[in-house]
Amino acid sequence: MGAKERREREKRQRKSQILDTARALLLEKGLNATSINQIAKRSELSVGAIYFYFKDKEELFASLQVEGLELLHKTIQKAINKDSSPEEKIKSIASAYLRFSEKHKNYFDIINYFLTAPKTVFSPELKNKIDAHGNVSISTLADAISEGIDSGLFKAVNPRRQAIILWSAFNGIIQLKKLQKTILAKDEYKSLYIESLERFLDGLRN
Amino acid sequence: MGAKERREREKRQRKSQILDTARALLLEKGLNATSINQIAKRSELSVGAIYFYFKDKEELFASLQVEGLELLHKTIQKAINKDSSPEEKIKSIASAYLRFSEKHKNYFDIINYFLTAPKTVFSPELKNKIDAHGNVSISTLADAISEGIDSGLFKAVNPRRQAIILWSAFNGIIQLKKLQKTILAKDEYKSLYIESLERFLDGLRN
Amino acid sequence: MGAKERREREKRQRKSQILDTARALLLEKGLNATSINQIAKRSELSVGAIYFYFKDKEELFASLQVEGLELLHKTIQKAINKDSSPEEKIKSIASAYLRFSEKHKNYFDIINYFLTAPKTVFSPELKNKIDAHGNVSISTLADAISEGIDSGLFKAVNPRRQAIILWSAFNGIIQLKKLQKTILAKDEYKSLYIESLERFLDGLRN
Amino acid sequence: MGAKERREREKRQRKSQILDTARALLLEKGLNATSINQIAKRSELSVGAIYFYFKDKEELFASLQVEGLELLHKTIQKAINKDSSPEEKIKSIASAYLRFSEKHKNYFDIINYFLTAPKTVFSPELKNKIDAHGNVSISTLADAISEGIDSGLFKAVNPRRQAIILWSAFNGIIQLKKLQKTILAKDEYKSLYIESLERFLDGLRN
DNA sequence: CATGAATGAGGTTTCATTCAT
DNA sequence: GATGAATGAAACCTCATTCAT
Repeated sequence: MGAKERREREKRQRKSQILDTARALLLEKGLNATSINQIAKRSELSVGAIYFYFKDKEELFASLQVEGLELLHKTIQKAINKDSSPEEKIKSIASAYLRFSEKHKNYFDIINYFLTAPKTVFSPELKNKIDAHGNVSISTLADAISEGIDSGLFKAVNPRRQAIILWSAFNGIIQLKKLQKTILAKDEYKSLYIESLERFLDGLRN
Repeated sequence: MGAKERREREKRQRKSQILDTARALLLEKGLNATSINQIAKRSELSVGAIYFYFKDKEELFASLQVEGLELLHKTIQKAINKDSSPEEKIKSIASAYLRFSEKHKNYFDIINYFLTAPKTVFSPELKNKIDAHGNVSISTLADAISEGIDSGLFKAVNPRRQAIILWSAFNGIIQLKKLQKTILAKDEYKSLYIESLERFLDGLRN
Repeated sequence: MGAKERREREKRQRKSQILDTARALLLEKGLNATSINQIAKRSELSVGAIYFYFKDKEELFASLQVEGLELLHKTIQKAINKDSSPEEKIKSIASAYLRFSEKHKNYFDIINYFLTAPKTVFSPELKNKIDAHGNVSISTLADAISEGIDSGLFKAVNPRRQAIILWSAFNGIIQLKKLQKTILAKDEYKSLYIESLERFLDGLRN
Repeated sequence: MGAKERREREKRQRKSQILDTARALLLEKGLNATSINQIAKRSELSVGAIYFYFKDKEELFASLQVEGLELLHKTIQKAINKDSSPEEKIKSIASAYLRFSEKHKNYFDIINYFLTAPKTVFSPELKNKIDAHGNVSISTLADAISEGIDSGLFKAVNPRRQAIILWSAFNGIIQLKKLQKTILAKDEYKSLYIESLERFLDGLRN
């Protein structure tokens, strides 16, 4: 007894081990430059083992996405103080998101990497699942906005739509990070991020 | 006589022909899935011919970028009515940008594809050149905002920063297009785009 | 049981098989004209298989070098009769070297091919290793000369330097083989080789 | 009048120009890595022009050989003082050859590059011509040895054979240059060259 | 004479995936 | 469960050579 559980645990560990290596390589070299052989070598597993745990390359990388989205959701959930004002909640979410993009750069980049790919790299089925996952975080933001409207603080706009707009604006700004040293000064994107939120809230208030 | 000129013209045409094919394939399949062999086959040229016109894959794709950025700049320039109000100018630019993203989807996607790639695909030198090109369109937007501030219409904010913020917001929204049919309804992103601009202007006004 | 060992053995065999083919092709066509594709085709393996056994072309050809130098060393070692006189030892080594150049023409040519290439084809690291290997055979010759000096037979010269000089002279002559049928008569280089040794010993004796 | 001559001169210049570039590239990169396109680009001529002056790549590189052998012959001829002793003549030739290998490293390397190639890169016809050219320098050395024999200074050996033996020894030593920094100290090959000649003359004297 | 655009085979290397052990 | 040898297509790029202008 317990042997079965040990095996289960080992199996989960192996999978983690593969995902860890894949994540690292993906960020180092990009999707196409990351090969199964490389993952095998670096994770000190055999190629066959990887194909045992993941049907194919696609499934492996999709797992990374889901992982990332889950972590994002948790991070945001943790950042919200239930008793604070709607504006404070929105600011908390915003700052949690920015921090996530820095602290978990790997995951953030992976999420965006797949989100902004011109072609659906994944099967539709998989993509739905992933998008649904992303939806969760949007809802959290929408709830805060909704609260602000109900309390008369914000204009009577559609909360979900505002959430999406704000979220998109955030993403737009964070992507500016890549323009550092060319168009933008170092870390200018962060102050732009904050100012962007200000402008949005200015526009939202009654 | 004129033989030389005809040759010149033919050369330009060939180059266009290659770029056309590359552009199409790039959008169909993405950067890494687009091979020189494919471009050669579809453009009915030999592989060698392509390498005669472009030093390597990178240079070919960079040409597409620059092409796109130039077209974008022209499109925006044309959209502005010099005599209209600052708000109208901003709206014109915004709607020109949205239209550009639809009408010249190929170019728009390519611009964004490279802009948001996690790894610098191009040489730093090349990247600088490209970013500088992009800078031009930002300036046009900044000018309109500046005008609004001068005329007392807008708050006394930094025009260039606002331009970047707005531009980023636009990009953020346009990327939502990919979420159509999963999270978003069809063309919902367009109305979000418009609302996003409204919210921004709301926040900017005195 | 023994399955592992059999696998090991098969792996070694495959590697030999590739080296055999490469060796043959290299001698037939020269380094640059020998392609991995050709080696794959003739050894009835896939291209990928060759890259499984050898990191790249360089490593493959370096293996041939090392192989050859090892065989050369062994051949010379075997040729020496410990009880014979220094002159006899030198003659034995000389004749062993000439025989090696004929019997193991493939290896000999490969050794010389890389030794006399105008550009360092190999990485410095690799080249060091190879040169060190070559050093061993020189030492054997130097020992014999040293013995002759100690016994008062030879002038008090530097043994290692004489060894190198003699060895170089041998190589110089053996290369003449290529001039057969143009400048030289058939096998004239062999008698030149012997005479060359005579002249050298004449000059070395007290 | 004179137009014809001017054209002739221009033609020769063009040919030189091509050969200069080819020679430089050959030594930089080796035979196979030197392409006609590269030569064209660097010599600021068209590919077609090169094919006008040389039938193909082979003929181009053969010209370099012949060039080099002619220069070698002239250099040696100049080095000999008709009134000096046979030994002095031999030493003059030897030192001229060593100097040639340094001063005209390009030519020397090219001569050796083709001489020691495992396969006949050239057509037999071409190879004959080249070898004959090389023969001339050997004869000069043989004459000096012959003189020494006639004057009772040297043993009654075959002069031509001794010339070849000595020449080969020289080549053997000069090739050691490549082993500098691995097996040999810097410029050790030069002192070996001199000692090699000493040893040979020791063996030749009565 | 000279140009340079075009060819297309062939170079090295990497890859996802399979399957016998 | 796990291994890793093997496949072969496909990636990018270069080459000697030709030929219409």
